[in-house]
Amino acid sequence: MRAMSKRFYVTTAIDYANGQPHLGHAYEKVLADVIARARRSLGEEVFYLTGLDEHGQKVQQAALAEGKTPQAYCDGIAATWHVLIEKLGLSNDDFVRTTEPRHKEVVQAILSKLHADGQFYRASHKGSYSLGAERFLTEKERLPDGTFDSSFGKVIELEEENYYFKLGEQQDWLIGHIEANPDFIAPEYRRNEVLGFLKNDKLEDLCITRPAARLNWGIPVPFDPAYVTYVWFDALVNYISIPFAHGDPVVRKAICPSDSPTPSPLEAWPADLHIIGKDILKFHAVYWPIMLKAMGLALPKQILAHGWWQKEGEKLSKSTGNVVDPIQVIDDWGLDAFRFYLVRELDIGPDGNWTDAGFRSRYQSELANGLGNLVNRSLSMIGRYREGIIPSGTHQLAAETAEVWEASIAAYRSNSLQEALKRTGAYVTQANQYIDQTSPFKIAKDPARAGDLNNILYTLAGVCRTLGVLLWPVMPGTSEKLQRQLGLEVASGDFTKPPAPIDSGHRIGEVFPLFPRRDKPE
RNA sequence: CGCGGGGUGGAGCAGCCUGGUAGCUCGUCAGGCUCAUAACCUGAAGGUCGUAGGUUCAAAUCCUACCCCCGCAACCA
Repeated sequence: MRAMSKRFYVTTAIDYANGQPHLGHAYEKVLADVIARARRSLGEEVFYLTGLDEHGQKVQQAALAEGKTPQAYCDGIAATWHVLIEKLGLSNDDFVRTTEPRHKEVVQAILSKLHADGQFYRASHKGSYSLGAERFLTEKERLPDGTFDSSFGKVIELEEENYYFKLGEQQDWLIGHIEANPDFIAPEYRRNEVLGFLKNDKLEDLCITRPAARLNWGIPVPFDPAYVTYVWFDALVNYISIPFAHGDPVVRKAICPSDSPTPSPLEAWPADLHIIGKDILKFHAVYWPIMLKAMGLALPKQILAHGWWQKEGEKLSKSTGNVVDPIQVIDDWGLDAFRFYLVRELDIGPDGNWTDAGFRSRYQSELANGLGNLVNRSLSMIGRYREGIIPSGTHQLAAETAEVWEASIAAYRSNSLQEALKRTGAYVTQANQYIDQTSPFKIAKDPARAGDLNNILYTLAGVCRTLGVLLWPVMPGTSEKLQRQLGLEVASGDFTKPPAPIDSGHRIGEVFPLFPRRDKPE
């Protein structure tokens, strides 16, 4: 029996269930998937979690607008999301919906525990309340003349009681933690941003409820039926509610110490990586750690904030139709080309710009003319000159191969996914140069140089095999096709040891272009 | 003084933290090759690194001021 061990636990933010999936959703999930696959290749056991945040005002409204119950509405969104996950080829190990009993139970257990611990208090807040937006407006939203924008509808002065979580006066230890753990928030400039915020602003206590009278689509607060919990103690909790549901001993001990242990529990917490968009950094880097500390749980190892995509230099916007439909792109260009572009075009952190011309260009030059053509010409020559049988020989690019192997794996290990692809891209170029310099197609005409030709073909087969392994996290489908063309048994990536050389006498499979060229029509 | 991102050859970017020949991809032009998906390889042209000061032997890189662009109300990673 296999020994239990701590998984590499990676999460995405859970998406808010009030619209259709778009490029941003797909991007974050693909990043997490590539990292999850890279970690599996590195020999680690992984738990990859993504899901949906289904409570709240806007979901309730969206459901109402479609004449559905909120639950029925969410079920529809969830079905759409499952289609997306299928299309993206994600390898997630679970999918959380915050309306599931397994999540709600944990939320309520945490609320009860923290309430008993005296972490909450009840207080009243008085302010300008928008009947249209159904929320309190902030002073920043006030127009110069003191009124509010007409889009908020009627604004009234309202006083309301709610529960608050003691967040204030927690910033000192958090600053200390961030300073002591340089990798806690990545990239570094985001870390600086959070530190700046914590050092310059006083944290206010966090309002964690809404009166059920005005918002009933939420998880009831166990100690006061007049309230439902608001986003923080609902959405963020998914990161631990699902491990809890799988019996994670660390989480169970913190939340329900009296529970008896589960037979074969998932060991996930603390999370190794929360992948999020830059917009919700504060929630994850400030609120969430303080919540965890209050619960007696360790903090996640790293919060990685990615940037936002634009389309053709303009903001993505449903209202103006400036969108990228991931499913449409995948149907048109193939899944691996889509995944490749997302990872190759944009480093994790900065904002990026999706352009159709850029996508086409990368597809054509890097995938079709680069990788695809290299594999095709290599295997074609093995077919043409050696009847598809790998000859015996020596690997003449052994040094280059060892180098790209080490560098790519180091890049994957540090979540530098773009760097990993740059390395393999450079390796493709080296191999093309090698073919040009050694000219196997000339040597093939001279029977006396059969040995030289054998070495070249043997080398190229090795190069192709290495590429197949290194590209697996980003392009699992392409990796499979490549392995099949090499006549190998299809396997997922394995970074624990360099791929074995292909035995002489091995017969390659059927050769076909990995990425067909797509020249512009017209 | 609101916050953040950015201004580098035709296009898109890296380099800036840890000053010292300005690099990459695409495009253009010329040449080579013919195994391959009209693919591949080689070479060339093309840049006052937003502006003005300052520090320095030396600034794209550090400092100051200024100009310009894009996000930061809503759908939204």
